[in-house]
Amino acid sequence: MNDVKLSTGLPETVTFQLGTLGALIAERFANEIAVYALKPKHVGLLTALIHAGAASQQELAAKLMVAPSLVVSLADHLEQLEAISRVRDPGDRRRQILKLTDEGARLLTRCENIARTIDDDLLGPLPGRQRTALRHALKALAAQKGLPITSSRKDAT
Amino acid sequence: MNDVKLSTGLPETVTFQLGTLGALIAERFANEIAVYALKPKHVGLLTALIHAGAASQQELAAKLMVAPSLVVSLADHLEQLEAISRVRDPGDRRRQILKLTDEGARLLTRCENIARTIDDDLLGPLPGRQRTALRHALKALAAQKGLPITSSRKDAT
DNA sequence: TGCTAGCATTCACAACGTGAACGATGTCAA
DNA sequence: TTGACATCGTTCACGTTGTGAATGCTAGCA
Repeated sequence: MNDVKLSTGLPETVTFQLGTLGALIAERFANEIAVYALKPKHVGLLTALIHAGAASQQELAAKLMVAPSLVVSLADHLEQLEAISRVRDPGDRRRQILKLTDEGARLLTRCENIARTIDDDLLGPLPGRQRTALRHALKALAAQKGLPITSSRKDAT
Repeated sequence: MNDVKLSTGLPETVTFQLGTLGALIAERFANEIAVYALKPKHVGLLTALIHAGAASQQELAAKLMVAPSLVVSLADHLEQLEAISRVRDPGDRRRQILKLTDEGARLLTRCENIARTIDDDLLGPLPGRQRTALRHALKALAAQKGLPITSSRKDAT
């Protein structure tokens, strides 16, 4: 009853490793972009915008897989930072059209640099072959999953 | 000013992919273990216990990287499920010693099966070479990072 | 015996996100 | 045109998750 033999292999699963590593990295990323008064979800929104060019809040909510009400507060904040502009759609005055500003593009580039630095820190110690293999596999998985524009959060459970 | 050229490569970074995929997987895992009235952190605690054999709540808090007060509620819940036993350390009556019960081991095994299923779903579509490469690379990263016993959370930003 | 430290616990609180309700606008049929 | 209904953005109340400070025991040491 006391000494359990079955050493659960849970930490050996990709599910576990991916979840844990993802959380660790996401936390670090979140900490570093905090300098720009941004949180991961903001970066997600900016990224969605740079790809779409411009979009309504509803469309963004769908892309980010969050409630429309959350997009409101994200957009509020980004507008305050002058990272996006928010104008009524002349064709449908219910819709707010969000657009990346130059400042937004600048911010996004800075976040990208942070991400690349983290990439290097993370992959650096890995042997070259493993590094490229990981890149390819992750890319494939991301593509396969549709890769919602979302940056992942910080907790790790 | 309007058409931005620089297509940010953020989604191309490992940081982004790992964070996003990790969040997606963690969410799925969380949903599936909910059947057993467990959350990822509970699994983290059980996993820590099966490796340590037995531990005080403080030790577990350190391993899980969470506040001791959180361990209290996790342990409360697991105790209610009879997944762990909680007894005062006779040698130091301030400490509560947590131990995995048979039921706890059973639960953990079920969670492990869930994780393996998710692994298969995830890696299945990948070509064989990439699959093993990913496994190796993740294992290396996990080892390098110390792999805290923690299952990752659900948000994805 | 008294002081100080450590452990578990409780409690108030902050952060994050959701879903329901609401007002403004658009659409379509009568 | 008018009226019914849907859609968009916004606000608000709420649930969840986790933290940090305060508290009560218990240990250990002078």
